Amino acid sequence: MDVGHRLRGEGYRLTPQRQLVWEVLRTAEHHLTAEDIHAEVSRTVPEFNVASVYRTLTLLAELGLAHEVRLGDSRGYWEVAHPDDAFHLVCRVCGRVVHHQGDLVEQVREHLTGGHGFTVEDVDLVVHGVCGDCRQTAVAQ
Amino acid sequence: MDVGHRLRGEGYRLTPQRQLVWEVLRTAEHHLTAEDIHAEVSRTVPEFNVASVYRTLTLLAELGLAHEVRLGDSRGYWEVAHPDDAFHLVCRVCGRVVHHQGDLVEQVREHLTGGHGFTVEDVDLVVHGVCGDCRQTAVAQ
DNA sequence: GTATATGCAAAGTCTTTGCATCGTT
DNA sequence: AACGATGCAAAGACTTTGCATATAC
Repeated sequence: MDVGHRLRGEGYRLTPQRQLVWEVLRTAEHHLTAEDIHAEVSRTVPEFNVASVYRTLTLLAELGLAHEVRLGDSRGYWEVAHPDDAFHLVCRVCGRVVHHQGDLVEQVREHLTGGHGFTVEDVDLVVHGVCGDCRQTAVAQ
Repeated sequence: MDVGHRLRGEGYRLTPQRQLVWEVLRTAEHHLTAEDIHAEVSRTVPEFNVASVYRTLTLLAELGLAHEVRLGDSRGYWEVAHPDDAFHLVCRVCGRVVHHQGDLVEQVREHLTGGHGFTVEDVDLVVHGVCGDCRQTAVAQ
C-alpha cells in the first residue's frame, strides 16, 4: 500500500508525520489509541503533536486505509482497515484484542437483508470475555 | 420491578432522584443519554444534578437493572437491561435506534464456545445502516 | 442519629479547532 | 509561490470526583 500515492492522488500531501503514523499503524501488533501512535511517532519527531495524529487518522479513515474501533471504553482504537469481515474479541483479563475471522458478520448482514427492511452499512461486533490463555492460567491455579 | 426493594435489599437507599431516573428509563421509548435523563428528571426536581444521573445509572447497572450501550459516537446510551439477547440497529438517516430480537447473538456465543477457547461474557452488536422507513422515503423521491 | 446520597464545582479524559508558521508540491 | 499541513494552545464534549450539606433509614 503506497500511502504517498493514495494521498497525492486525492490532492493531499505526504508529510513525514503522515508517513510515520501510517508506518506505526501498519506494523502494529495491537490496536492503537491516538496516544499510542503519538508516543511512537514522537520518538522520531519529538515535536510531533497529538492533534496531528487525530487529523491524520481521520484522513486515513476517509481514504479507507484506517479504521476506528470502539471496544467499550471511551477511547477510540485504530487499525489498518480490513476488507474482510472480522470482529474483535477483547479479553477482560489480559486486555488483549484478537481479530476473529469468520462469516458471522456476513450472517448478520444476510439475516437483516432478508425481509427486515434494514439496509446494513456497517456491522460492529465486539465480544468481551476471557481468552484461552487466561482461562487456562485461571484453571491451573 | 420494584427498585426500592432491590436497592434496599443491597443496602442502598431509595431517593426521589433514583426513583425518577428509573421511571424515566423504564418508560422511555428510545435509548437515553445521561443528559436526556437529566433534562427529564429536572422537570420534577429542578436542582437535580447530572452527576447524580451518572451515579444512579452506574448503580442501576451494577444491580443489573440498567444497561449502557455504545452506538458509535462518544456518548453512552442507556436502557433497561434486557435478559434476552438483542442487538441494536442504528439508522444513519433518522437516527432512530431499533432493538432487534433474534438468535444472532446466541449464534456468536455458540460459535466462539465451540473450540475457539474464548469464554464469551458479553456480545455487543451494533449495526449501522438505513431503516425501512427512511429507505422507502429515499426511493419515493 | 448515622451513614449514605445529593448538589455543586472543579477536575479529568479524550478529541477537536483556531491560528500563525512551516513545508510539500 | 501557493496552499495545504503542522504545532501549539485553547476549547469542547462527556464523565468522574471531592467535599460540605441534606436526608433516608
